Amino acid sequence: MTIHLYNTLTRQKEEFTPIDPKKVRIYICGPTVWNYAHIGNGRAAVVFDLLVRVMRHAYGNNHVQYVRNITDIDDKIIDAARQSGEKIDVITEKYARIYNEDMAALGAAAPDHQPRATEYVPQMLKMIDKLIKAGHAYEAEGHVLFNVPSWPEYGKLSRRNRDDMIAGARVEVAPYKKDPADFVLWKPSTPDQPGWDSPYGRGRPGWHLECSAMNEALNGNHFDIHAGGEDLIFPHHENEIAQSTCAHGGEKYVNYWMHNGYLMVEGQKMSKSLGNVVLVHDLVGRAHGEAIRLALLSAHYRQPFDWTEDLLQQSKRTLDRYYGLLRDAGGVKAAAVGAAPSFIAALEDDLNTPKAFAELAVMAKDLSTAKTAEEKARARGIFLAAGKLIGLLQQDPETWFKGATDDESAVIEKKIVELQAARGVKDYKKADEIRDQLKQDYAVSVSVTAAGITWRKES
RNA sequence: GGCGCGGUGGCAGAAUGGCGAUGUAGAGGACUGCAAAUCCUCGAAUGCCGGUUCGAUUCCGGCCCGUGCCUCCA
Repeated sequence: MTIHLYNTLTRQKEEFTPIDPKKVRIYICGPTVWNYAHIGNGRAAVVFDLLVRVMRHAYGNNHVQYVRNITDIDDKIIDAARQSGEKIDVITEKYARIYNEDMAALGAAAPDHQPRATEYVPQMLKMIDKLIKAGHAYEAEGHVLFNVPSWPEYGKLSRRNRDDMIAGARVEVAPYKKDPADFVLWKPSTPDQPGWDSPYGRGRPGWHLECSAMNEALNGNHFDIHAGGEDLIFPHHENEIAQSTCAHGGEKYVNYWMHNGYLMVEGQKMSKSLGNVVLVHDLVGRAHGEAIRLALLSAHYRQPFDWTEDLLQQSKRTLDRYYGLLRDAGGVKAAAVGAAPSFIAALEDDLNTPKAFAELAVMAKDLSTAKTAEEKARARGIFLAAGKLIGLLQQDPETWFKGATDDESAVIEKKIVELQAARGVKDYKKADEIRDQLKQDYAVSVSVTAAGITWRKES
């Protein structure tokens, strides 16, 4: 059991060594809840859900602490509230709930802790105070800013230096900044904006500070893994490192930084202006969550990849095939065995999901070609154990195929009996009629197998 | 302009200093009343130009193409 992870900090794959194997601590940057999550958010959630599964498999369910936050104070939320006329907490509550539901539909388990930024304002203020006292932050015109030149190590994660950043800056530098690279820890709120009283006047926290404060509270000063989308490398995570390290007297903040790659949609960048933003909420309404999950994991998490309708359909067909195998072997109980070592090894090698799926395909072949009951039971057990680790194939195959209401199912089953009878007397004309009818009326396709007749809902 | 990532069969997508997985699509066959599913067999790929090397898809340099970040977007 050796897990290797690609660490953005060192830009290489490293062997994972936990600080405390009895409590591996992982923090994922969660959503800002002002809108529905898109498929890119879904990718991050699914990928790092898998990371947590792999860690739990290696260190034990109770020895991994998984924290995924909710950002519920942000200027985008304020704008959304202004536009819709809804209250801020109504908006954040609504989208936080939908986010959790949608991610659950993708098989992304709920974190152990889901802290909200607004619950940690006192901790943030305490951290600001520490940073000011340590000479790393200063107050200016109601703002508190982190002074980047006060910490020489700044820029290590994103590998950029101050001069480059200033040279490439597209945004005008605020006049109250001591240094152009300084960033906001606290900013003033107007009376109509949400705010908290503070020694610097009524205001609200800057974006990066919440994660620092919540991690300090839940994961401690120094923890194992911090993960998020690659766009967060700069400035979010860079600034977070600076704040936390400086607030903790130079103590190392995080050992492993992990970032997932971006995705595109049908060959194009996903953007509001192109109108091609794919929302997870819409997808789970019309596709199996498992198929979406499989599609999201079909490419390695650090690779950029293209989200397409074709990919989703192909993923669905793959699961149809796998659930079909499980259904065909339905009479055989799964043997109590673990997932194949090669499968585990693939996932433990920086979450190499394409490799893992290649191994899964081999296991599927073993299952479909197993001869004896004993072989079948073993193959089924291995196959299901792999599915469990990666978060797939745990449903009853009948449920997977027959996504129909009970009433509908009863009618369909009745037709199936008629079909069977017609076939029994070799009345194939009638049999085909019934089959066509089922297809037309219920989108049901019928298969005749040695074991009997099965049907599935096409979707 | 600065920093970064990627270009592998029709498509998706791993790996590797020397036999280039897997899935899907395609061809042929078995099975089947017909289908579907499944099984067996097969063809098919490393962007371009140099360099290092006995040998490069892999390492190095250049080019082309795509894509991302550069103060609050996963």
